Amino acid sequence: MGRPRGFDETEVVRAAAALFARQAYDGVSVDDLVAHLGVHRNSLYKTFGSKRGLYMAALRWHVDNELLPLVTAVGEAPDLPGAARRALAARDGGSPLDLLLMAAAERAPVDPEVAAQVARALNALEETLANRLPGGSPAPGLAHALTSALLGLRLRARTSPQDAGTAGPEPGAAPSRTATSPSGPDTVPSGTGTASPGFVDAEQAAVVLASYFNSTNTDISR
Amino acid sequence: MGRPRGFDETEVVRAAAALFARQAYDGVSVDDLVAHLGVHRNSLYKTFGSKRGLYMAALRWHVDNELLPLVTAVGEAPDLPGAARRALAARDGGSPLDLLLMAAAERAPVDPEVAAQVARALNALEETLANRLPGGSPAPGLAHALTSALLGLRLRARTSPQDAGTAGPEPGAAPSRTATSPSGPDTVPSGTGTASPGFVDAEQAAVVLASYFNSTNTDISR
DNA sequence: CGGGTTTAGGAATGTTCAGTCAAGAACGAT
DNA sequence: ATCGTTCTTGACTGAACATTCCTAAACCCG
Repeated sequence: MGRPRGFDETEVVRAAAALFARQAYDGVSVDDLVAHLGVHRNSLYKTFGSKRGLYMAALRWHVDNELLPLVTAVGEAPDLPGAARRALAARDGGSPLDLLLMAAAERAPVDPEVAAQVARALNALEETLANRLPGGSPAPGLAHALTSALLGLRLRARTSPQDAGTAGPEPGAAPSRTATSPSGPDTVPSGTGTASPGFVDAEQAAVVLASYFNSTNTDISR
Repeated sequence: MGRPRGFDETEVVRAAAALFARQAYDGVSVDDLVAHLGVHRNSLYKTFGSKRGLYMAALRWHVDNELLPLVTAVGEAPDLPGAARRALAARDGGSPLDLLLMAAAERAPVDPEVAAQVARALNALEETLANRLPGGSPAPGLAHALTSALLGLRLRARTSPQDAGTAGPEPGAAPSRTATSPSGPDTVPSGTGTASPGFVDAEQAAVVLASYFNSTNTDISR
């Protein structure tokens, strides 16, 4: 009974997750959501209650349908470096870790429900990594450290200008504004890109790190 | 000539950095800054030009006067685990890494100048760690991975409810609102705290990880 | 003491934000 | 067909936001 939905709820949640992953919670306005999701304001509020409601739905969905499957794939990797590579795999300049990353940095400290979802995903990954470590469970903190390392590597990969994931080269084409240092309504200059002295790929760094703890010895140790 | 400043610019920058470290850029309003810094609106705008101007000043100051000295201290640690411990040391529930963390997650992807400062700090830390690794420079990605691991460990430490750094226990005393799931102006429930199955301290995990790469062998290897 | 200059203070600006309202449109059931 | 229910639509609301204006105060120099 009643008029049928004009949108696919799962599709909306997935698109919202993508937006929140790229721009964080505070970086996405309800207007942005309305514009990119093709759903009008009231439908969002009727369905999810609030911006935070949609965010939580997106986060939960992402943990259940992206992150936990990823963790499973990580657990089924042939060796630890392979597991690391799977964990950091990125398509279209985005990684499944991105939403988790932003949630952990921005929302978890002030929102216990977000913290719970973040913990759920991270603990699953940590447990899976612990099982792939040499001789059962060596030191209790090691899996924790490796999990955090993956997170940190993805964080650092996102740090470069634009978004630019692990994807191919993107020629520097910024919108280029004509703002001088102070004054003017809060804009951001365009140039000033800085590359690392010896550029290191996140995936490759993770593989190097993982190879030190591999039971199936993938020899990279000098 | 002219009326003298009623505030210490360095003090203001330091306080602003602390605020931005705890609540991120978008989480701090100019009103918040005015309230916590004891400086009035116009003085902030006269001195720093914009909210972003103040943020950049705070970030630069923090890199120069907190992070780079920390990197030096890390470089002078007796061994690699000691270096890791110094890097993650936290006082008053806050770490010098916090501002860097938030900058990297929230601002660096959309603000090249922020990205440059983040890169400056991270590259310094990475270089310092590389010099403490066994046999000169083993694999190029290892220092990169360890740097990212420290970042990720701090990120994860911040994830728990409240802010709570490495500081002592804080009984769960949240304001407790009476909001039900949807509706009501976008509030956040209070309960729902989730601890890790086997709780691991960030510092201790970093030490475990670092001990695997120590030249001065601090034996913790299973 | 009186110009010149710089800061302080408080009130205002226009914009953007999350969230709401009231009317209409599309369906199942009767 | 008509009723009740559910979804859609676009305009609307009040609060919060970053930024600016204007007037008064405090200082240095002559």
